[in-house]
Amino acid sequence: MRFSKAFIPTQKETPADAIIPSHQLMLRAGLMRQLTAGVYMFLPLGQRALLKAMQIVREEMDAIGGQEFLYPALNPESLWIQTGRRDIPNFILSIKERELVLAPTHEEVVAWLAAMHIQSYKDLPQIWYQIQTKFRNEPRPRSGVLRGRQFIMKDSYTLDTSWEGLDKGYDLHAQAYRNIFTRCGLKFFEVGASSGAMGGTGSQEFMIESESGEDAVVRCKKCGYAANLEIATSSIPLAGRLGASKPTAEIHTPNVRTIDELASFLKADHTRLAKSLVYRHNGQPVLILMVGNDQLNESKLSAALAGGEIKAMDAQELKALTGADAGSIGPVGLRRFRIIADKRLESANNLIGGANKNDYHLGNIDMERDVTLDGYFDLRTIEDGEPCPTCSSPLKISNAIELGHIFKLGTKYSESLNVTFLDENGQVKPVVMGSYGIGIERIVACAIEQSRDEKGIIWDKALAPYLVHIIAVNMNNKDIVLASNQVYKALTEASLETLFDDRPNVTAGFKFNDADLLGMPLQIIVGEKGLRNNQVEVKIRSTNERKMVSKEDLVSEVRKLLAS
RNA sequence: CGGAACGUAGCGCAGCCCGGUAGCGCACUUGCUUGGGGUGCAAGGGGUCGCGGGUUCAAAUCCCGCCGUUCCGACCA
Repeated sequence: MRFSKAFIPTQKETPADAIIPSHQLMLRAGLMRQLTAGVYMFLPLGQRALLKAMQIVREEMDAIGGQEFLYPALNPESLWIQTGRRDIPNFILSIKERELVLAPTHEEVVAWLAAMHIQSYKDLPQIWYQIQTKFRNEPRPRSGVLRGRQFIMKDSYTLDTSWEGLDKGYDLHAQAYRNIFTRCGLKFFEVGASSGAMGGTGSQEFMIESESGEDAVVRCKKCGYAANLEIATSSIPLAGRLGASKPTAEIHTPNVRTIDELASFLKADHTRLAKSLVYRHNGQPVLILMVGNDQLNESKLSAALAGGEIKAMDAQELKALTGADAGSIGPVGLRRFRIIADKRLESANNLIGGANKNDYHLGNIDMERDVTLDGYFDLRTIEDGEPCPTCSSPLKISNAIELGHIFKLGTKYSESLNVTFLDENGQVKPVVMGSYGIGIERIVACAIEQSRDEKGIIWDKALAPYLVHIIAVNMNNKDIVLASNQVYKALTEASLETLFDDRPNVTAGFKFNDADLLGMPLQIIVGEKGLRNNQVEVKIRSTNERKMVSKEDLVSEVRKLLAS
């Protein structure tokens, strides 16, 4: 491609709305432009990178026996009502004029198709995938392409006769994903994850570590334990039983509101304090007991309550319901509340909690004796440095970007959409499904997050829009024009994707800076100095290494450098 | 959905407090210049000051409403 004829709107200045490096560089290098919040258009350079990512994904999906489909983005609303996902908050965007919705993912459509055509165990297993635009009603798009209202996703679905079959399809995907991200040049890791609104029994995420990430992940350096903070656990000690249980007693605690105030007022250890949090689950009041200052993890709470709508109760509502303020609520003698507790409180005694009476706390609470409990659940958010649940080494929490997510769905969708087959014995059984996603734009954005410098992008050759970037230093010099055109012709004929900066009246420095910003793996600088010896200069973007190469040897030298 | 900020030329911003000529840098056009790290000089083009209403002789500027965008939080398949 000749730069003089190309649409590559580079910008020297950083757009004010872009905060994270990949977003800034994708705009500055002319890869994309924002149309409206969470919606981007890809320009030719960006589109080339996306296509490369898609091609890698496609090859690896085909390699595990995947068959490529193209499902419709427009779906009948009724399909989503059937699975109960129409009303998930902030999920679906809909069409005003018809009873249609824009698909946020395609389990429903896949299940619909399978219900129609999968009849027998002989039709299974299947791996169906597509690369398609998804739409979601993101309340808050951000970080450029990392969280948009419209994005391209590779989504695949396995259909199996059994859970063992699902495990196989799941493992195939995990390996395919490792291949994909490795080929894209990404430094990634895997974590156990929450399956959230997708439902199902197990899931893993493929992440890259990044300050810009909106997920928090927990990892153990020593044993390799890795989990999303949403589900991560630690082997922090239980509160446990401390001596013999004493009779409960009210303690006057004037103006004590927070756990820290309570701890210092009573000179008590945090592990003896039972914090009460109040929520509504599907409208019903729930009291949640936590140790001291442990933070409630709402993902875990949602899992413990088996889904449904969860909302923290506000102070007014609480007062109306119990007659006490938030700092004084406790588990003993509280009516109309379902009570659950964090596992750390299991069988604990001699605890101090709210007395359901302002300015009073209740001492010597025994979980076994005094609390009518619906069960203990893991509900706390772990903190940096806590002991690993498997090897007790200190855990480390960091931010990460989710590139891919794989789910064992099971029969959730096949049951609600009646996807069944006849097994060897003529028995009707539900198809066992898995669902697997990769964000295509995220691959590109993560590649840039991981590989860049103060000058611009440093593309891996796997995703680079072009492999080679020729800079004709001075288009007023006939020798340079001639030589650079020869070089461009030779590389193009050798099927090496080449961008040729042939812009007249653009100074050398300007071209160098644009080339560094665009970040193609190799730059070939055609200038007077080299031509005197019939040579051109090859610069490796990633290392800034330069070498003079004769025009005759250039194609083979470029091939060699790209192969290494 | 809570909190905050911003909206003036393609981009980055000043002007607004204290009402009266719309400005700077980059980019763009033309000419000359330069030609190995965003050359220099000169002359130009480009704006319903987000939209609507109000106050006023007069509104980018003051007031009200709306819309949009971003950031923090909530949410996030």
